[in-house]
Amino acid sequence: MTGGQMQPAARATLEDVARAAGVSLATVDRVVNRREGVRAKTVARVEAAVAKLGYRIDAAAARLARGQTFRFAFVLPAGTNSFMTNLTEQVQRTADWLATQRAFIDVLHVDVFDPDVLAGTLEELSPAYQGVAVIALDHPRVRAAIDDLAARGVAVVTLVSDAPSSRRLHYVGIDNPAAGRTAATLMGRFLGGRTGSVAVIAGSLSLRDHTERQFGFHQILSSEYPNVAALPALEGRDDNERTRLLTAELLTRQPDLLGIYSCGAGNRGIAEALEASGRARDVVWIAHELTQHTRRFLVRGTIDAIINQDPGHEARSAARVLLAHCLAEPTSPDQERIRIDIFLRDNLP
Amino acid sequence: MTGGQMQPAARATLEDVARAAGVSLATVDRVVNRREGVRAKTVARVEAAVAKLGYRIDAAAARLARGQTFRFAFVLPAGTNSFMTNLTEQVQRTADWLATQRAFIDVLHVDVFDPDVLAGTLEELSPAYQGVAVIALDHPRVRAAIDDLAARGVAVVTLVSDAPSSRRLHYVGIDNPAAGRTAATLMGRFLGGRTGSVAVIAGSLSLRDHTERQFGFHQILSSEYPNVAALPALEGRDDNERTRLLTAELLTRQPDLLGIYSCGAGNRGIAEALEASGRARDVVWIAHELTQHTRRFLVRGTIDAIINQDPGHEARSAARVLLAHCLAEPTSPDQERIRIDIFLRDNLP
DNA sequence: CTGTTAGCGCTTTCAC
DNA sequence: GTGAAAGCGCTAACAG
Repeated sequence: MTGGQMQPAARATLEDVARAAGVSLATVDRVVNRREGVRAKTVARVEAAVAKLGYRIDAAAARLARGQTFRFAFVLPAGTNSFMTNLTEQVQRTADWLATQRAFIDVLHVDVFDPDVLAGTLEELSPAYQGVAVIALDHPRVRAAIDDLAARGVAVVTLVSDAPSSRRLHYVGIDNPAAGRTAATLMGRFLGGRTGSVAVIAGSLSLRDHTERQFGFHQILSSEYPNVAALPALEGRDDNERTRLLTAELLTRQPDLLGIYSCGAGNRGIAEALEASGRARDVVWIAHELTQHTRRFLVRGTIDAIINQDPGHEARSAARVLLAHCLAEPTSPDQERIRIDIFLRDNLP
Repeated sequence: MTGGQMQPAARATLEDVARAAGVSLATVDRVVNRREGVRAKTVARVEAAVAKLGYRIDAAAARLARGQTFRFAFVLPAGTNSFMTNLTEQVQRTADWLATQRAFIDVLHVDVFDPDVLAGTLEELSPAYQGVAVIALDHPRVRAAIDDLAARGVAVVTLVSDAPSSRRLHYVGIDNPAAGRTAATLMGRFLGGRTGSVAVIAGSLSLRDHTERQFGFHQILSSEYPNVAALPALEGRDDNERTRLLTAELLTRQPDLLGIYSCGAGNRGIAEALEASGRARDVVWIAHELTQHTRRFLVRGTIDAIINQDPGHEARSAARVLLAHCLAEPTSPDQERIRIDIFLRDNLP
């Protein structure tokens, strides 16, 4: 066996470093936390001692001594599709954990699809918040509201839906064009050379994430799978009934329909229409977001694949990024990257 | 907007609870941490105060006061396929973070494929370790060694490869039969009804994860895709050269070969043989683990899909589970579940 | 059974 | 520029 060397079990403390460098606690603290007012020579001496003793800050002690608490606002949609319900629940759980870390989350439910309402909410946010996570809308007023918050020193992360040109600190969510491309590749390959048309059903084409998905989908489908023609996108407004009607009509209108890419919500409507038509097994259907409903459709074989973003991961990531920012601690990009999950019935969690 | 109510920004401390319940700090501590020796009546009084004030323990203060440090051993393979190299690197990074949490990781590199060497290492592990993460082998001696550690009160988690009937605390890794089934569904669907044979190339059939994957693969393929015949599994010993030879021979022997499921390592060998044969674009190839090499093959179109387990997630999860166990803190199963990732070239991280 | 008290390692005034 | 000292909220040892 090629052994790993054992490291000392006891860790060096600030005091050890102070002793080794022949300075006081306070001075070491200044150096370690990069505060000013220390002679360059002293800095060097302390840094040498830090390196020699392998000093690493004790996160628990630092947080305790600082004694600061943080308040974050999570601005989530008032509407209730299953994905958003799951997300809200995960935010709630994250809040339980955060409370343990001296940070507190308030959840504000607003109509995030109305830019004015959303912007208004952000504008009127209590100055007590050091951080905000928001399902954004890429709209001038919303961007301005985010920029105002940022200017006030509030850390803003966008969640699930981004406002790319705003001064948000970070976006917690998937790469939507890539998700669309992923759906297209699955669709193209599952279709295996058959010739016909494929429909795209979005919630609303004024939602950035839906259009981005549709864009990515079309891009790959048209360039790589010339055998299938992508139909112009339909808008179901994320509403089950409306989406059902749209799908039913689509199925009668397009006898050559091979597949459906549903890049928004309203999947229960699609399932109903597909099952009523008797073509559920023939039409390849790819949907977004693993929920209790889409899971059922996937297991049953009505949905062929689900593209997912993990709401639990997103909620935790938003909280971690906000907290790390407030504590001036680093984050690990690797850990915070939200994956584009692909679920088949075989790899369901 | 349906407002979320603001919670008090300042949190209740143990002392607040003590005052409210009319008892001392120590008593509250006993109740909160479920230690014995408190009258039921007092317990009730304290718990009422806790509920009333919404008291939540301050994790930082608790850890600091306990002042205990932990040492964990990570037993990883000495061999160097890309996946294991990545894993080692991620364990290293996790160690940096853990050091901040008063916990220290030593990495021991051993030949984990030799049950006696592995068991020997576990048996002789310094008693200084409170926790061990090990890429296990499902072998009697290894199981016994794990059980001994567990009996000594050492927390053992198996990593990537499990020893299910041992007394390990937890398994950090994917469901391998499910991974095999996932590969089969992708294979079957990508093949789209074509008729021919499909090969399975494993590292070694005495590795539990490889056989489990192969089992899951065969299961779905034979039941759902009668058009393709699965060939008996080949063993490439996770060695590139040997796997290249095996694959080259396979390609000449089986002119009707439609697909390859590579459920172990040695993928560079497969790529070479496939590309040399000129059939790289025709043969559907599904491999495991996203590495610098498999990524290249996927982008290039030689590999059609990669089934992955995230080594970063695995390293962090192992560390979190071990630490939480030592601190008697709860873990979130949701967060610790290792996903079976599917990567196409479109959703690569 | 319950209370008192001395820290844990760091940050933060406030002096020098 | 640098140092001394008072906590942060909790745990654990010891008294009662």
